[in-house]
Amino acid sequence: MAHDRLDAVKLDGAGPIYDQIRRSIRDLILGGTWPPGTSVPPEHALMEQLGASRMTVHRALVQLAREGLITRRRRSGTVVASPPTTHAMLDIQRYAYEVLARHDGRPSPELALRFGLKRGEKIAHLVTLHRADDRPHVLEERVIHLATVPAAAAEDFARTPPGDWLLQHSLWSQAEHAISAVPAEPDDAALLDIAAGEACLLIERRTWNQAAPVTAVRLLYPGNRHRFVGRFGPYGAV
Amino acid sequence: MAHDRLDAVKLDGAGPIYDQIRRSIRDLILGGTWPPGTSVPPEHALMEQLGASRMTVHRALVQLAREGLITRRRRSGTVVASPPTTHAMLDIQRYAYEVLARHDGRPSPELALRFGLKRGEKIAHLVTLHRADDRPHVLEERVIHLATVPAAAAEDFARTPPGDWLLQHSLWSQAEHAISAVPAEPDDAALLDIAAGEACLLIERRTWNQAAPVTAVRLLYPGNRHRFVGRFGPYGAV
DNA sequence: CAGTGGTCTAGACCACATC
DNA sequence: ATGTGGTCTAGACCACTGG
Repeated sequence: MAHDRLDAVKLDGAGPIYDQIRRSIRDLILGGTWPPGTSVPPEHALMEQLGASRMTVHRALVQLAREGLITRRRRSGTVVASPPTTHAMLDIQRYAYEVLARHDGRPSPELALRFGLKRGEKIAHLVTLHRADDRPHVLEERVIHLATVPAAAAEDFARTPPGDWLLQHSLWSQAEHAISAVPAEPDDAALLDIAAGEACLLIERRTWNQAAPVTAVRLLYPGNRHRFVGRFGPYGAV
Repeated sequence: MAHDRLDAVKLDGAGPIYDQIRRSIRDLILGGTWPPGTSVPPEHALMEQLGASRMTVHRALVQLAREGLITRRRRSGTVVASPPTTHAMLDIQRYAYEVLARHDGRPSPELALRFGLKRGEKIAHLVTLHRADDRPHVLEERVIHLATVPAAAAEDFARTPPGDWLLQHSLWSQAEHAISAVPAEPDDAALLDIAAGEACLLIERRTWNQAAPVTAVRLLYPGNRHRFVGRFGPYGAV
């Protein structure tokens, strides 16, 4: 009920009040206490609960909205946002994917090296191939940290690709991306239906929730069929 | 003098007051009226000049600081920020570069196609090679729009690479990046000292100031020697 | 010390969307 | 009609830091 949600927001005395409010609500969202769609108490309620002025509460909520964690509308109020839709499959007519390999357990030394894992850690290791319009689209090799996402152990990913599934069933607060160009290894080339050594775009992404590692993935896009486009303002900012 | 700078900030009646102030100052910076290092009038002066409350002025300045256009420090005040340093040459011991080709004038049809230029437009077309630690580092092909940056016609780029020069001598408000992996063309491969067909990372960037095109560049990084790393928060935001 | 920005309050009016 | 967020004011106190 709403009273529970109001009580859940707390000040910890560290730093400015607006930032204490922002962090408190952010943690409730990233910690899963407030899943997407949960309605956030209105400003006047938070104001009374916390003994802060409305401008201060407003400031915290505006910042959370700018970070994409909540969406706000007049009259209908503030709700926890849903993660963004994963695929921009605008041009794709047919989409299919299959799990090529899966192994759960402790990582082998070379796997640990490739994904920066600790030795004893329990992980799920998946290799999946995504097809679009009947052509290989991307080869995905992924590690899921089972200590952070235990539910992944019971999921076979037969219907939902691991990336989509993780968006639904886990939370993340930070990610690191690396982009490079690599020649296709013979095995990978065969799967992607290209010549060995052909130029591929490799995107490596690692995500964490707070300090806990969630997943690490290597996405290999064949040839120069793919372009990734971004728009920016001056000095790299929006 | 300070009085001039204060008079230059104006309200246009469109939208919230804080946004009018923000856009007015932003335009003074991006238009070159306030070059980097210019001191921005303090909040109380803007407040009196514009008849706005301090919170409203503050809000505009905070947003400009978040966008990286100004830097603010207590006591010493607010100044227009300098563009970020161009190279992260932390690991690079020796850096060198040379201009391989240059041609000014109207673009050929295929050049117009490659860089998305209009036919009659006057441009400078440059090919330069950058070396780091005595190895080819990146091959740069660039077009500079002389209508937007006329001073580029008189610059030979013998000492300063065009990217650095443009940061000093032009302004931009928006950029579009595209990243892809491509095999090296034979000519490019020879210049980069790699085998033809080897995987290269291609970064294409086009920049504008307001609506005017400034420059377009294709940066070809050899092999998989390079990685581009970025960190992000949830949902792509900071 | 004094000037600057950083934060905060207790109000107020308005715009907007749903009820 | 009413509840919600969006904006704005006129003050206030504080933190920091350069003269």
